[in-house]
Amino acid sequence: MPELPEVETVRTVLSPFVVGQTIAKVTINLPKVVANLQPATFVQKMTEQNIINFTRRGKFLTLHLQSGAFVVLHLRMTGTLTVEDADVPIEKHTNLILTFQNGKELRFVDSRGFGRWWYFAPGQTDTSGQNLLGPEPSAVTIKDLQRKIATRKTALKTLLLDQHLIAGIGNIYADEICFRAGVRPTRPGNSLTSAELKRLCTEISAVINEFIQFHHVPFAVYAQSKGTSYQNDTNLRVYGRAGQPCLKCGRPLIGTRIGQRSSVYCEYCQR
DNA sequence: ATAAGGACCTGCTAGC
DNA sequence: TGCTAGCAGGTCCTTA
Repeated sequence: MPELPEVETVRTVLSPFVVGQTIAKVTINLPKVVANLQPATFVQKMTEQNIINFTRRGKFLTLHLQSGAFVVLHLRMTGTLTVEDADVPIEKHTNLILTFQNGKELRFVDSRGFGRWWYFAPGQTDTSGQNLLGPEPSAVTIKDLQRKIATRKTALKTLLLDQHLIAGIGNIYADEICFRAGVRPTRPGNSLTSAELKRLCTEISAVINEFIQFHHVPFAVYAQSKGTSYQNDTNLRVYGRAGQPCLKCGRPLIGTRIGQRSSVYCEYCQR
């Protein structure tokens, strides 16, 4: 259930095993995993292609092929990517496999089946939704927030989760950002003072960058956890801690729902 | 334009 | 022990 820092971990850890590889075989076990082509067409387009780069934008990943074609993928809630030797038994819900000429495989395992892959020919318009994303958290400016948050009466948390406004923030880090900025996630966007917007701007970038660092693990650790080494993060200050003491003031944290999503905040430290 | 709600799915767990 | 309701870190679609 990855947000930007987890997706970035997937990219950095797997890059050395993916970039430079040639695809010998493509296996699709869940046809709808390919969003914009028939499975057979996807297989035909991908076979024999050489991967020259592996990039991330928001929560999307892109495999760039030597031909100029590119493959976009999104892990959604439960998607994971691993690299295994081809003789390692196939796990349940392995929905797509790229087998490389060197005998290794890039495996996409996704129990809920929400994750999607798209293939785009050289120069073809990317319709995955990737080009509708707002700026990366590290690039967000006060001006962005004045324009996109300060003008809206929607709850701050809901705005932070809107990928069109800022790319890559999910349910965990939205709560963490609000806590660090000292602002309740329930606040209407247009109620934030300029001082609060400034703190928010700082923390959007800082929180995401810190968790990218926390999650960076050696390949062996990543592989052992089957691509979920970021789970049960001890650095989280509010997410998953409803009812437990606030780490700043000791008062019990409030658990609630905002826009259908579970949310946690401190009534005292966040105003 | 904006919000609320359902839909897409399987798996885990708390509670009876 | 076994069943079930409820929930899960994402996004898109329909409706009002």
